[in-house]
Amino acid sequence: MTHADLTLETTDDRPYHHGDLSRALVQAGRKILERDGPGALSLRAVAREAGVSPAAPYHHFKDKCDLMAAVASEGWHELSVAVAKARMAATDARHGLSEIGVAYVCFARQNPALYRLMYDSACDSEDMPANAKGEASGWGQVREALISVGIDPEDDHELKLATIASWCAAHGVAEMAGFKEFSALKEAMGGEEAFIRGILDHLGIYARHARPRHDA
Amino acid sequence: MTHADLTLETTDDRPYHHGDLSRALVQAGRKILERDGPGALSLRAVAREAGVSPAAPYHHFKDKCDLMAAVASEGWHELSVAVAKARMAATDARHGLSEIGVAYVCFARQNPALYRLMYDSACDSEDMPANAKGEASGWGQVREALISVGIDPEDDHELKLATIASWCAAHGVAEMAGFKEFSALKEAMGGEEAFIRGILDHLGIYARHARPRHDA
DNA sequence: CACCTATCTGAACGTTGTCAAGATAATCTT
DNA sequence: AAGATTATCTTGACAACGTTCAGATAGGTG
Repeated sequence: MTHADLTLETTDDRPYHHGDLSRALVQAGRKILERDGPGALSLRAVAREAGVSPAAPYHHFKDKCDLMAAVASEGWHELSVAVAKARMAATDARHGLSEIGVAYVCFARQNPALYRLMYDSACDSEDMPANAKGEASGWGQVREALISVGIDPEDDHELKLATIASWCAAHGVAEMAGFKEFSALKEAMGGEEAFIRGILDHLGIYARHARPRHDA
Repeated sequence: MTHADLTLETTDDRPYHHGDLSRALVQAGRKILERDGPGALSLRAVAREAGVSPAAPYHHFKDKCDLMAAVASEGWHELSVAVAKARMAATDARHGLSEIGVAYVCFARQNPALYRLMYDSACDSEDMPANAKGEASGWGQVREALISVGIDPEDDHELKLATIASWCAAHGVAEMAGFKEFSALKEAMGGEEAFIRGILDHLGIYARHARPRHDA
C-alpha cells in the first residue's frame, strides 16, 4: 500500500496526496447526484465533497465531461449487473426477456439523475457504453435473451433490429415513467413496477417473438 | 401598432423599448439552439442575440428555466402540427398510427436539441405539454388513432395504457436513433426514416392491435 | 401637463469551468 | 542514501454564467 487511507470526508490530517482521488471523485459525484440532484453536480462541488481543491480533478480527468463519463460508466456497469441478476432469477425464457426490461426500467427509476447522466454520456461517445466489454454487457444480454426466446441467431439483421427495438422501448419507458401525469394510473395499477410491466407488455417485443404455443 | 419594428439583429437605431421582446427572445433561443447547439444556450446569449442587456429577459420570464419552457412550448406546438399533418396524409387507419410515430421521431431527429429541451421542460411541469389544450394535442391524436385502429373506446384503462406505451416507444426511438452506433445499419436499410420505421414496426404497438386479417 | 407603470440598462455579486505557476510528495536513478 | 524526475495537489486568476438592484427611459392615463 503506497498511501495512507482514502477517506471521502475532509479529515483534518488529510495528506497532501490523496491516494486514490479518481475513485473518490467518482464516488463523490454519485453522492451529490443522489443527495442534491443533477443541478448541483458541478466540478467544484465534486472536488469540495472529496476534500480537494477545484483544480485537483484535472490531474485525473481531462474535462468535467470526462469525470461525468466516469460516473456514467460506473452506472452502466451497475445496470448491467442488475439486468444480469434479473435474467438469472427468471424461470423461463420469455419471462427472462420481460424481466430484463423491468430491471432496466426499475434501475433507471431508482437512479433517475444517474440514468440521465448515463444517457447523456452515451450520446457523446462513439459507441454505447452498454456494450463496453465482455459478454456480460447489457447489449449482449438482450441479444441472448432474444435468441433464447425464439429469434433466429443466423438472421443478423432481424436480431440487431429486435435488440435495438427492445432497448428503445426500455429507454422510452425509463424516461417517461417518472411523469407526474401517470401517478394516479400507477397507483390504480398497484405500484410503479406493475405500471412498468403493463407498459412494457404493451410494447410487443415479447408478444411478437415469444408466443409460439398458446396463441390462436 | 405601438412600436417601431421587431428585428432580431442588433440595429444601431434600436428603440429603448423593444416592442415584442418575449417573442424575440424565444426566437433567439431557437436560433442559438439550431446554430450553436444546446451547450451555447445561455440566458445571456439569448439576450445578446436579441440585442438587449442580460437583465432584460427578467421582465418577461421569471427564470432561465421559464424562458426555456417557452421555447419548449413552441416546439411542442410544432410537433403536434407535424403529427397532425402526417395523420391526415395517411391512407388507412393502421397506416395513420404508424405515420404518427414516424413523424414524431423524425421531428425529434431533425431538431435534436429542441426535442431534448422539450423533454426536459416536460419533466419539470406537472402535466405533459403534449396535451396542453385543444383536441389537436399530440396526446389526443394518438388516442384517436388508437381508437380508429381497433381499441375499444369504452375500455379506458386499456386505451390509456396503449397511448402511454405508444408515446414511450416514440420517445425511446427518438432519443436513441441518433446514436452513431447505428449509422451503418441505417445506411444498410436505406436511410434514417427506413430505420425508424423498422424499429417502430418491431415495437408491436401496431402489430398488436392492427393485424386483424393476415395473421396465422 | 404630470404621474404612473412597464420596460430596459449598468453595475454588481456569487458561482462555475478552466488554466498557469508554484508547492509537495512519491518514485526512479545512480 | 542522495539527487533528479515525475506525479499530484494548491493557490490565484480569468471569462462566462444566472441573478439582483438601483436608476434611466418610454408609453399610457389622469
